Amino acid sequence: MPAAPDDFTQIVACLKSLGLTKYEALVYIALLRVTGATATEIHEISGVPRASVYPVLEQLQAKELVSVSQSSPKRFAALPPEEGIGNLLSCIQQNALRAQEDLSAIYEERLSPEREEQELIWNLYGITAIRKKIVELLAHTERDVRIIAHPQLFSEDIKRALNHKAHHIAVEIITPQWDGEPPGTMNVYVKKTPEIPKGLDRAKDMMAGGVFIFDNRTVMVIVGLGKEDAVALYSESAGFVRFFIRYYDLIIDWAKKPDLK
Amino acid sequence: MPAAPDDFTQIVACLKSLGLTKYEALVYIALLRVTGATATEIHEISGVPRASVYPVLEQLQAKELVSVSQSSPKRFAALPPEEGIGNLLSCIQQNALRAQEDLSAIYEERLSPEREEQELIWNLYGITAIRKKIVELLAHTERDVRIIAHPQLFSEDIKRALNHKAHHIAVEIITPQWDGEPPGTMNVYVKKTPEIPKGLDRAKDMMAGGVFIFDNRTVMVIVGLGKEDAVALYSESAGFVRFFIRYYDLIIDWAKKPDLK
DNA sequence: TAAATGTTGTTATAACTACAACAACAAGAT
DNA sequence: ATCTTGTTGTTGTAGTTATAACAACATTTA
Repeated sequence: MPAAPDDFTQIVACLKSLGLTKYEALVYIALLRVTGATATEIHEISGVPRASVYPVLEQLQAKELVSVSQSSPKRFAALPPEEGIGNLLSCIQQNALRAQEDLSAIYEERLSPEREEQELIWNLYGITAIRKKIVELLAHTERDVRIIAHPQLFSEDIKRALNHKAHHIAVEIITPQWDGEPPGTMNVYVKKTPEIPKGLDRAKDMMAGGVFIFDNRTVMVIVGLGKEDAVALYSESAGFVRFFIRYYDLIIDWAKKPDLK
Repeated sequence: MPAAPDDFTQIVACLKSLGLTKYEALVYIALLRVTGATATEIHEISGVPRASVYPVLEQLQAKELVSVSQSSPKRFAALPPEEGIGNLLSCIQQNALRAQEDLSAIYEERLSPEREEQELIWNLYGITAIRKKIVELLAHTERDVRIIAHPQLFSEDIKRALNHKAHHIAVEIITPQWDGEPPGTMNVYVKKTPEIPKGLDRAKDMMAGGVFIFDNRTVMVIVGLGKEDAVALYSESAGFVRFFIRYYDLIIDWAKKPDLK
């Protein structure tokens, strides 16, 4: 009687991303729970149809996750997960390395059709992708960076890049709160967000994300800081940049005024 | 005109193991070759059907591999491969870690049905799995190890384990050739393979792999050293063990004789 | 013989692949 | 202005492959 689903859905999902199928994952898990088993026992423990167990076990042998006995009926045993998973992962890592090398080569040699890509406004999804882009833009900045942003946005990576850059270029930051070490050579204006300048209704929304101005030339606007629903726009488009510089100037004036309260 | 297949099959295969589909890989590669492109241009560069390009680009955005412009027509650009691939890989690594933790927990708590698994003869496929098993068996050995094996079999891992163990237990090795540092505390008999004892026809075949005897209790026999077609048998079965101990004794007698040539 | 094992098929389902067709839109021509 | 023409983005519909699920049969073991 095929029993005990036991809910390994989480682990199965993880194993799938390592290239296993659902059945392969279930059988492997089942084998880890005992010291050894026949095909039929595996079927009972894992819930995988008995007839499907055989081909699946072949796959797992090929992937070096199980060993087989000579006996009749054959008995199967799982190799320790440290080795099994380690094996799978190192294969993938190897592939990733190869891909990265090959693709980086392609990326460096890429043709630049003489289009004015800089007039475009680009979208970026996902908070990690956004943070990485910020670090990248920061690395190419030559004169100054001006920032209005929610503190959540400043990952360790970004803070490190900022601290590093602050030695060479001007860094100006407006934020409702600054965590961590005192901002050495940077100008950081800490202003509570509740009442940003009058008349700018959408200003508060903006503050939920951030505005980054690099060299007065490239602007990145981030909206939404939820887990993965963050969106960023960035552009070198003149109009786009001008709009946000003006916006920034407005805020900085207000920020520089001494707190009246 | 969709052109230039350009044979990225290798890279595509690598990217597939990172969880991308063929189309996703092709589109990503295509985007890396230019600074930006419209859906139609991507179709032309990559050879992916134009209608398929749109959903594929959505997938890639979700995987944080490309960014999109606001313009009409939309333009797409690839994020640098170091970041893109790095992202994918770190996700997988995270999953692998979680899986390994969960599975190790299961593995430790596994039920031991009181069966005599030790009477079975087990098969193991793949040279890396075999080498790892050897290291594992070595770790649990308490008195002595006796080995007849082809030098190819001794990976760095195994040599290290042997050198380490040699301080506590007796290690005896017969091999036609010994590479690397002189075998400190181990007894190594180097004997050319060509004419092993008389009358044992299959002996030569055996020497193409190896025989490991752990504590006179567990025996592992390896046959075939090809890339991935290596097979090992191991067992604690009394008959199996006795057979190979007798075989070993035969060889060791011959090996200890001074070279007559 | 009966039960369990191992093998071989067939079917279903889902995902990926591939292509055809359509509406919306813009640019240019008459 | 209207009518082409071509492009873009969307939708739908098959073909293909891999996985999933089950049924049936031959073989072994007791």
